[in-house]
Amino acid sequence: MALKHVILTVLHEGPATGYEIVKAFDDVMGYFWNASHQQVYHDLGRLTEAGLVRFTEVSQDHRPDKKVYELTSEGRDALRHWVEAPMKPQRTQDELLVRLLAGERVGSQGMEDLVASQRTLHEEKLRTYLAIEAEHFREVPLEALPPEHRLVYMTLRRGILGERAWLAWADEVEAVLATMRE
Amino acid sequence: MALKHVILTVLHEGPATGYEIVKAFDDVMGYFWNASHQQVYHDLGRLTEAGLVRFTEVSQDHRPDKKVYELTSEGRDALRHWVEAPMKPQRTQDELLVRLLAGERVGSQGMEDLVASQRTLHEEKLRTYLAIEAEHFREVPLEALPPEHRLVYMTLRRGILGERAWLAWADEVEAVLATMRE
DNA sequence: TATCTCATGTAAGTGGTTACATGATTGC
DNA sequence: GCAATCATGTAACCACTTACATGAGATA
Repeated sequence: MALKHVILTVLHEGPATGYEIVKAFDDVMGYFWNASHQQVYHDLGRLTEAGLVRFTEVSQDHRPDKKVYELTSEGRDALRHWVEAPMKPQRTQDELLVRLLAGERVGSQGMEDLVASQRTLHEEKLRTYLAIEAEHFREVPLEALPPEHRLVYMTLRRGILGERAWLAWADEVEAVLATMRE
Repeated sequence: MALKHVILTVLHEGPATGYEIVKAFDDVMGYFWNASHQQVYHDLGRLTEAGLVRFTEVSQDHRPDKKVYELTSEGRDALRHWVEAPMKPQRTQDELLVRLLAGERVGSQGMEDLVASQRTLHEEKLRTYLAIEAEHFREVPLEALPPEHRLVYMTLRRGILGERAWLAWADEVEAVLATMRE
């Protein structure tokens, strides 16, 4: 249900093509949402059917034709209602934890490697986020940031705090795995 | 793909009914995995077809009949291979962050309430986890814990560290929302 | 008398991934 | 000449949710 609303949120900023929305997932939204281009195009189709967005086809020279989507007033209303609606509990499914338990039970020897490889990924993410923070959000106090950037910054902070917590946990796990090695 | 492996992991401990596996999600695995009973029964069917588990029907007095599932040796092998297989990136989809951005854009007045209600949920979770930790895992040093409980404890620690990070982030968000109120 | 526990499922639908498909233009 | 960017989609499949369905026994 949520991807549709993510798309509506992007389009609330202004008209965009499916291609541009997909890019937004790789750029700004990458650290709290991801979606394949297929799913985005699919949902744009559903949203159009539902009358929440509309598009105008634009033919271009030297480039494929494109469809520029924009919110309808129904889409704007739908987004407004969704924001205020009660949130149902997110599901938690952490595959690494399952692997650790399973690995212990089957007597796997590769659990240190498994954790180490995940650690690398999380360290990279954290480094990226900190670089973005240093470049775009180093203003202190917060009031120095333009209001419309403050919550965007908070989504980045979520990533930073989340990754730090993960890494602190990984330290504990590595210590535990060391006690079990002997 | 992963729920099947979670089920195999549970069954590696010993035979169980679908009902008991579902209960395990409410108890021990609740803080890092959840699944509906329908999905569990469905996947037990698929796993049986695939020859990774088998069941024996047990008829009971004063109780419905039940199917007691156990791992086959193929199932044991499949679990062993899965543990060592490379992990593909998990998807990140944080609905609350989308709501905050959307709420800002549509000019919603209810964002403090939204964050507050989520905070309550996370505080409750943290309290539960800390209670479990105090009751079952207070042994220090870690070597005092039986080896087979140490990684189980680490799954709990993941929950604790994750919830604390979430709450620290919520503090920041509330401060930001306060700057935007004026 | 009402709710909880035990115990298992079907059917319909939502949300998402993976593989496949096309094809011109721009930059190294 | 080769990869990346721009730009859109279909088809098959996988994972999961929600609603519906049944029914006995134990507990308050």
